[in-house]
Amino acid sequence: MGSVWSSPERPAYPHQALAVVLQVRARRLHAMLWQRPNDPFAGAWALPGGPLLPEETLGASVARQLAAKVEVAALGHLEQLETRSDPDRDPRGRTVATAYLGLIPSHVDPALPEDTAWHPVEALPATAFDHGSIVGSALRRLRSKLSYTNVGFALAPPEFTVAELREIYVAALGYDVTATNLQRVLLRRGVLEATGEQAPPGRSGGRPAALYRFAAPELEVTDPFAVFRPPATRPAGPRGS
Amino acid sequence: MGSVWSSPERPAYPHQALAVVLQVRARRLHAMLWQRPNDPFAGAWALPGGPLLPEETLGASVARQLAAKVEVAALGHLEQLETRSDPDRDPRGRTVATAYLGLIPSHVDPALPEDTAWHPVEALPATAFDHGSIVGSALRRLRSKLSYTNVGFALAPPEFTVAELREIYVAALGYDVTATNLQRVLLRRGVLEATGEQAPPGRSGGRPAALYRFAAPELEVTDPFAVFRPPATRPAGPRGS
DNA sequence: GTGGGTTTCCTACTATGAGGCGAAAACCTC
DNA sequence: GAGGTTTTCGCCTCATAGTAGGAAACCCAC
Repeated sequence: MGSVWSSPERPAYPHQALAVVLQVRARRLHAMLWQRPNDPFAGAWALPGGPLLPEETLGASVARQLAAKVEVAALGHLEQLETRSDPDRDPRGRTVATAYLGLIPSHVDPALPEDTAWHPVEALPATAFDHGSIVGSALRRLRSKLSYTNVGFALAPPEFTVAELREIYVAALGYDVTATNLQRVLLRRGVLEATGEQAPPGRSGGRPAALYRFAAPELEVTDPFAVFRPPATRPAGPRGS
Repeated sequence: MGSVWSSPERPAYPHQALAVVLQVRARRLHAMLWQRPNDPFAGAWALPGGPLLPEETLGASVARQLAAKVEVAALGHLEQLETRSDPDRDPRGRTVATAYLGLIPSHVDPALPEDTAWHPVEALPATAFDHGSIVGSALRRLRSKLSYTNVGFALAPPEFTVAELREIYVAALGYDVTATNLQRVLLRRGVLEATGEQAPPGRSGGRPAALYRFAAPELEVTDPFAVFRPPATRPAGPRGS
């Protein structure tokens, strides 16, 4: 591989796959980072990731790198985010990095290596390379998608009460939402469905909450934008006739 | 560069920057493709692009490659789309490609090289590599963004009538929209503003149309999703108190 | 040149759906 | 029964969409 292909006219670059893994923990959105022991950026916190190997796709590469940190089965969702190519992004030499967004449901607490820890996204420690701004991109992506897709399933446990789901959305979005509206909107869209069961009354002595689940365990675009839609697709026909 | 960095543990790959350049021409959305003279995929049509050079970012690389095809000044918008990394995407050897989405306003007709031509997106010829599906990704991206941003400015001339803008939106979206709604929605959002001038009466003997322009010549997210928004951001407070 | 017809555009009215908010009802624990 | 929590319901407002009427300019016939 690469005799003709990696000629001087075809310069090649080390490529790494990075992952911004997010999870709601204790009512706050956290990102998974590991602390670099060596220069450059010794002591700073970096995104998990590593080199793209010759036979794997970027998606497979991220999954493989993440497997070294957490059980991949814990991942509820993984999607490509963006590719960074600034020649100076790594002081040791040029690299290209493709970042992914990974989400972990709130009910799992995967074991992490010694050097790896969760950090609240609104109070990140000093970050290495351009990883801080990559986390920012991931946040914007997640927050947008929470509104027009069902990504929530990747942050929530398989079954939950509306109050629990609200906590997850509040933490992920960074601002307050009412449980009433959240429930009604997600139900009307068909994103959420009642299981028929009730939550164990336990915690705080109130009316037992009903349990819900996400209708589809895969990413779906709910109804991206109700704008400029043809009447056939959008049943919002004003006139009956 | 790259002695330690491109060790066997740090495999390197040729990286190319591709561009899906779209323009509305004769009421239809077209993509700019060039016909490959040699194998692989001789005769098939491919996206413009080329190798990432050692000192440039991917964004600069796309702009440079496109400069060989069209005047870069013609580009109304350019944004990163996605990165393809399938090891088999190029039969000659592994490459990684980052695709960009470029938009050209409908009023310019840049000169193209001999091997390059515009093709309607709904009837693409045989495409090389994975370029066909990349065009599909670009289409989805454009169509989404037309609804919740002001990208339209990158497809429209600096001044236009509502009827002209409607033609552009219909072509780009692929379905019919009414001029009345388009005008009302874009005006309310503040995306569009009247110039105060009138279009030359010319074409077909009717009342001369008013001219409009996009308020901001840069990409802005209009109001992505009116969902789960805090009342402060979204002035849609029902209760007056 | 004037008047009618035509074409196009603009504006107003109306209908429907969707989200935000508040309060009452239902229910459990203590 | 008191207190707390969850659920459900109704009202309000806003945004989008359809339709119709009127206004403005062009073309053609007389």
